[in-house]
Amino acid sequence: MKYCNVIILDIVSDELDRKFTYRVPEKYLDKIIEGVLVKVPFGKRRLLALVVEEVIKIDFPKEKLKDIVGVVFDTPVLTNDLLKLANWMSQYYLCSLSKVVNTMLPKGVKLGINPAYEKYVELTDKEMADSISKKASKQKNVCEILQEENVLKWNELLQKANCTEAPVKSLQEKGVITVNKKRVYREPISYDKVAHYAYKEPTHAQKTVLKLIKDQLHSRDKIPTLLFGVTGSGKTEVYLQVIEEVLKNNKDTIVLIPEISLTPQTIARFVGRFGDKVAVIHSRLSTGERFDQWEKVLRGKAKIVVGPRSAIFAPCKNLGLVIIDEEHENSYKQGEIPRYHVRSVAEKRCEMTDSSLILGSATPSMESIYKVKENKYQLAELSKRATDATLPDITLIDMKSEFQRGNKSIFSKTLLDEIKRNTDLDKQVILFLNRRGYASFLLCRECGYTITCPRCEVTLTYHKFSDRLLCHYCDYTEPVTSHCPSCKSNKIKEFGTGTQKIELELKKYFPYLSTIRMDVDTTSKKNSHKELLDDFKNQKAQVLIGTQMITKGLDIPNVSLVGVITADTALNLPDFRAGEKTFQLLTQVSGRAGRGEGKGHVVIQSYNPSHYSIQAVRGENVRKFAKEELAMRKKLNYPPYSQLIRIVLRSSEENALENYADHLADKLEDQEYEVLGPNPCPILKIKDEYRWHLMVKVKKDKFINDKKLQDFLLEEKHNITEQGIIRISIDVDPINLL
DNA sequence: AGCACGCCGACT
DNA sequence: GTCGGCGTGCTC
Repeated sequence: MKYCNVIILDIVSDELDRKFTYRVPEKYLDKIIEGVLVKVPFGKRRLLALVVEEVIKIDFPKEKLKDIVGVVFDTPVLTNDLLKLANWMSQYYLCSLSKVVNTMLPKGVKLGINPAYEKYVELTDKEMADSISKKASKQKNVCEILQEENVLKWNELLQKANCTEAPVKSLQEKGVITVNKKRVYREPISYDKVAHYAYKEPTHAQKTVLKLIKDQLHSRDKIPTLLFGVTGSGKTEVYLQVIEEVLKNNKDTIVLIPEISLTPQTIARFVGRFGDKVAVIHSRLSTGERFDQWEKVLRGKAKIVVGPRSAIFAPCKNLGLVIIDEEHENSYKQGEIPRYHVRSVAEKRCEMTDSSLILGSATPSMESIYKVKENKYQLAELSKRATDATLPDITLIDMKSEFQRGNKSIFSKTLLDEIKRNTDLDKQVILFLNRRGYASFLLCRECGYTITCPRCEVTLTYHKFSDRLLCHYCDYTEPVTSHCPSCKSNKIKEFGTGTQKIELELKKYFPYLSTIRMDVDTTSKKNSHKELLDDFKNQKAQVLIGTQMITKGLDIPNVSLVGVITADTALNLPDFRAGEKTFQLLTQVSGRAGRGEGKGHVVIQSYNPSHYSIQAVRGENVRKFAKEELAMRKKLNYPPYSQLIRIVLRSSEENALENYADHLADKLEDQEYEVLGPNPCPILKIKDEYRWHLMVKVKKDKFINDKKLQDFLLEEKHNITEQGIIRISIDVDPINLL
């Protein structure tokens, strides 16, 4: 190619977030193709860029075009299908191609090739700093900040001082401060003698499922498989044996797992079966390690990639299979730009590369169940647990009548009895609390005042460990007070049921029981998650109290009782998926009971136990639940029967925000689009910014082809961003509606 | 983002 | 005048 478009990788700034055209010098004619990394002159600098396409018609003064000055890597860093996929994502999720490409490439691609440096600023000449004249106010300010912090990252300093880099550079020239570049070193990954994970002869059910999936592997018109299997039904062994088959055809596999399940045990199964053919990606890897894993795939040395959401972008040259385990997990949707859902992206990549797709879950998403109904997915079912363990008994407790009977405790009588009975038998108990949003907060019993975050207007959570109040949406924190800021009484005390509170309450009834608590506070340290679980597994405590994080992949045979303190919390969220989330969560939690010998028991406490989402948890009745849930979705025309585009508007100026939200909704309605809202977001304020949102509802799968709507939204975004008061973000197929 | 340009206030 | 701080505009 003679001329090509590139996107800049070094920087992500809105203004540079587009394509630039360069001339290809003669000597690179055979080297430069799509997906190649190059060096380009850009202003006075030389930057790393990615060649994305050939340009034939140039809409830029040809004589002003500059030459590409270097080719950085001996091979394209994005395979052909990935580049196509990037273009599709850019269109589908309405974001720039450079944002997509930047998420596709590991950070280390840039750093590994250009050694990794980070700029640090340090105050070195204190005397001179003090002698800076007052008129250089910005410099003075920068010095003051550095007096406090000593060493700061370059961009953090600019942010803190709220200045451009000019004053900092001046200080550097004067020798008041020094700027150090710190090399980021990468560490190799070790496959540390992972024990071989032996082939297991498939059960009858597994054989049936394997046949269905393998037929798809060799079929011409492939459709994805929804592998529906209850917890412990042996899905992993099915995955492993399908991968074996794919390997035989010399094709590559990508296995996607929610980050939280990427535990050493899970990894050990894949590495234990396939050894160094496996590349593993997880959040604990350093940039360098991540780069190494990525390169292993690019060079064809790894045939299997196991990783979270982002692993769907592994540069496999010969993709044959993608597996999405726990496909219903919300973490498969990226919360930032590009706001992609890995299920949709995987479907597209498989379609482009003629690969098979397996979606595994015990509680599939409504999206996937609906596709089975439409015959767009095939259903493969593993109904029985692979081991002989049977499904647990589930008791639903109505907390309203419990309260009416005079039980004001957070534990129902049944749950207390069960805790006693099970621990008396030397069995272990898990107590589950829905989310930390329901942890304790300070409430004045005199006047009802609660302490909220001054920036986000949400209730601050009380953390006993640090004895401070904490905001869960920003990093705001303040000390506890003994007197109510509103009425000055001393009746302001912690209230609510956090994991700590449950632990304390439990001690009142059973002072002799030892407990382990798992939540964000106790697991923030590296490895503490695993350590706590190991302790529990080794029966160092009889009761495990935890939030969400204990629901996944926990397999402890001695647990015979699971208690859910309040099932309602998720149900009450202002979200049309609340029922689905509640059902999935409760089913997952229930699956933790009775994984060894003997029947497990689950006690679910709820203020609304007749709700179908809670009722259907009995017997893990996914079909029953799906029937009711889909009927509701259809009636209200929610996904999967329609497609939503959520538009979030943020501003510190409430009036301007509300006016613009109304204006935008009107404009959309004028064009005959169905609009929900505008409304204030359920979380009205985050980090000093008010938030409003509105939802555009289109016919399912129609947004990608609705150029008119896409252009309108991009145009609006452009115009409103230029004014600088309101910020706008667009989320196609949103999961989070808060 | 980061580079240079150029305006403008302060000081020889 | 002229020096330096710091905002502004541009990058194929």
